Amino acid sequence: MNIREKFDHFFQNQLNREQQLVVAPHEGVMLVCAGAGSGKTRVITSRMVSLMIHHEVRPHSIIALTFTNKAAKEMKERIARFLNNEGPLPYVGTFHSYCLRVLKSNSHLLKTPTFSLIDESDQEKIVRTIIQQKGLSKRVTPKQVLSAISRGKNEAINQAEREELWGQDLLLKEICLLYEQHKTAAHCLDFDDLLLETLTLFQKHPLFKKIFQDQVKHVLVDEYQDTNKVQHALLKEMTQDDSRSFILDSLCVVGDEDQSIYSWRGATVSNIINFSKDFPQAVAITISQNYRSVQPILHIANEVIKNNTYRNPKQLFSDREAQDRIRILMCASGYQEGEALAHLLKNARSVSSLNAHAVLYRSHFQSRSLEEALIRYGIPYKIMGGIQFYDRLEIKDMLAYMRLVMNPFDRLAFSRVFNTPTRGLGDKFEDLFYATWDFMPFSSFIEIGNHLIATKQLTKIKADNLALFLAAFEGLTPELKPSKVLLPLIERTRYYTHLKDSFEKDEAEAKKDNIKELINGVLFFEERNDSTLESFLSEVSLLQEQMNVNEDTSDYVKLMTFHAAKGLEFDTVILTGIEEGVLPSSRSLFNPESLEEERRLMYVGITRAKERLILMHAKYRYTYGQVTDQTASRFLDEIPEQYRVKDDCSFWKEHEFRIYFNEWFSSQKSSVKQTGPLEQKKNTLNEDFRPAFTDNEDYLELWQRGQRVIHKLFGQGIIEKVEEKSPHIYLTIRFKNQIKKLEASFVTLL
DNA sequence: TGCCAGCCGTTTTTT
DNA sequence: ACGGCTGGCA
Ligand SMILES: Nc1ncnc2c1ncn2[C@@H]1O[C@H](COP(=O)(O)OP(=O)(O)OP(=O)(O)O)[C@@H](O)[C@H]1O
Repeated sequence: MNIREKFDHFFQNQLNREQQLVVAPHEGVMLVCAGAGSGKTRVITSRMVSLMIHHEVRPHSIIALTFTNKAAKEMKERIARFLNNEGPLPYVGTFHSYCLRVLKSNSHLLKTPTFSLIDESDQEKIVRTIIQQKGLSKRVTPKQVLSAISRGKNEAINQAEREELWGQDLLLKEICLLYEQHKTAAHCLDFDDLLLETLTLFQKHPLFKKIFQDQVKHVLVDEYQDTNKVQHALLKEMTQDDSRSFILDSLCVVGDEDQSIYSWRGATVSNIINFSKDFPQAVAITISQNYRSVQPILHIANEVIKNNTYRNPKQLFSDREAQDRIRILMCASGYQEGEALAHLLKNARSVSSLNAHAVLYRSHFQSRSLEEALIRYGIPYKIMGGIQFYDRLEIKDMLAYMRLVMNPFDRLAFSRVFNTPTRGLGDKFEDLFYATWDFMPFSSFIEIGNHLIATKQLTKIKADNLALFLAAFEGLTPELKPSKVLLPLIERTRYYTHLKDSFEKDEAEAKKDNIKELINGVLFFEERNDSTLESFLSEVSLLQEQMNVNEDTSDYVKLMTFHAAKGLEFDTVILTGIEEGVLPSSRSLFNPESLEEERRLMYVGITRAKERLILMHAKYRYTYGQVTDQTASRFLDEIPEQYRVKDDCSFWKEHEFRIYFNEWFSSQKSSVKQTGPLEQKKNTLNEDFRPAFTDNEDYLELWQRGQRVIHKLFGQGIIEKVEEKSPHIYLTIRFKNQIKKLEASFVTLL
């Protein structure tokens, strides 16, 4: 089958009529508003492929915007698979990363053509400095200011709106202004600036806009319910001319108001609800079939979300019948919740892989007790999100050094490292340095440093140490490959020695390992052709998670927040801490709107599950180091009675848990779907070899989950998981006595 | 400038 | 409970 036939086959068999309506056309503005698991993301992916295959649209005329980098990565992999990994792909990324790219390639239009991207801690550092300088520490806290800045930049699209938002709080206004000045002086942009500066580019530079619109003809956006005002304005700029008429070939936006969970970050559902105001020609399409979850799970999700008032009711059905797929467990404590989780997974492991499971929680702190339990029971796990690789002290130090090479005006980076490793340079020195810098704003930190040394403004020791610090940068330029910058810097600053001196042995070792990981990441990055220092720093500043150097092939459970689970799906989902004050969070209890957002979180959590759902809550847990009694979440009561299968496991030990979970997991292993030849094949399989769960993944693949294969040594087995890392395909196969991961060529299909 | 003791806020969620 | 920040002291 060639690519086109393959796609046509997919189009006919794996997309329903509504999806086809959105995927097929070359032109038009389309808005897909549909519930969870209805195949919205599939629409986006297929539409891109359709544009390329059927309408011969060049990849670089298409851009797709996703909510997270991870979603972008998945989408790219999917498209690449459709296209047999041939040829260039369209741009797929987050709004932020797309904007960063635009800004970098149009840097001549910016106030500061080279800039560093600062994270929240850098932002806080600026704000603290301002508060200190102005002696305002008694009147405002950095937190307040940061939240005002963020609101101003997320909920308003221009200065006028911003001023209105801040109201008559002059102090706040002033600090925000100063914040902007500090940032510009350091040649830095924050996350929000990426969007705002790009917006400005469109508004102020007609030529730029024209070039953009000549090139980009098709825009697709996923998760539109969680975009903010700026993103909406940006989308309009990208797709409309000055008289606000749509002038690209197509725009396709998908979303689900019931899954809007980022209003705290400025996201507004009005973007999606009022979409047709700004795009009058938009054709609204809805999909009402859910392909992900079995009926009971979808049903309770629908019932729970019905309790929200600010929504358009919708019909969502699934034709995947099943019984007894939802269980609620009442645990004694947070500790025991961890125990229950560990027992559950221990038992689940004998019928399916850990990869098929996800554990969700409302906030990160809950992961701790769960994690400890998994460690006690030796269950491999991975915490997604949370304290990130690039947030680590030592990594930030290294990045700051690299930032200084790229952007020698980067005061934030300078502040971070001028005394790391310790060089006897402290606050006094910093004040002097910045005072000098303010007088000579066009000088780099090296020039300022040399100036201070030359004019003898420092004691001998300080001057010598400063000279040593500056010498570390000698010969390092932004044009070099990142490793050619990083390695000399580590060496010259004697950073490893510093780690040994300043930390306990284990901690120092761990930090050193992290830096080694960073080096690996850099080297991995350099395997690509456009690997400059600048592109490395850009990539890294938008990426939270560690770069995956070797494809992760092991079997582990994923732990993450409800937020981080958006857009994902798993066979079995375990929702933990379903308690008043946790979900809904204590901060939302007195505000009906926040409460509804919490309910949407619950909805998102439930609808991640394909086959099984476990909800857990505890009678007490430790909060702020104190025991607090907890009551079951109101959202549990919103689950229809007949599906509310509750058990009190407060007194259960290993034995009871085993009986309970064994019984549950062995009851009707898979839901039977009536569609497609593959499903039928699965059902004829020998019972022993039957995979625990069915799956409706990609039809296109030769290797399918659930297929029977034979291996010379291990005998017959069932494919549990297919992973592609071109040009190889790796199969996780359950053989009679073991699970193995093999390259596909080692086995033969039966 | 560097170190330590005690204090304070933390537990929403992320690009 | 605990980590990070502040302010006083060496
Ligand atoms: N027409 C279809 N036939 C069969 N399966 C489908 C179809 N469309 C989508 N699916 C499958 O349904 C599941 C959900 O699809 P997808 O992730 O695209 O939904 P979504 O609407 O983006 O969900 P959510 O909003 O919850 O993130 C996926 O496993 C996908 O492969």
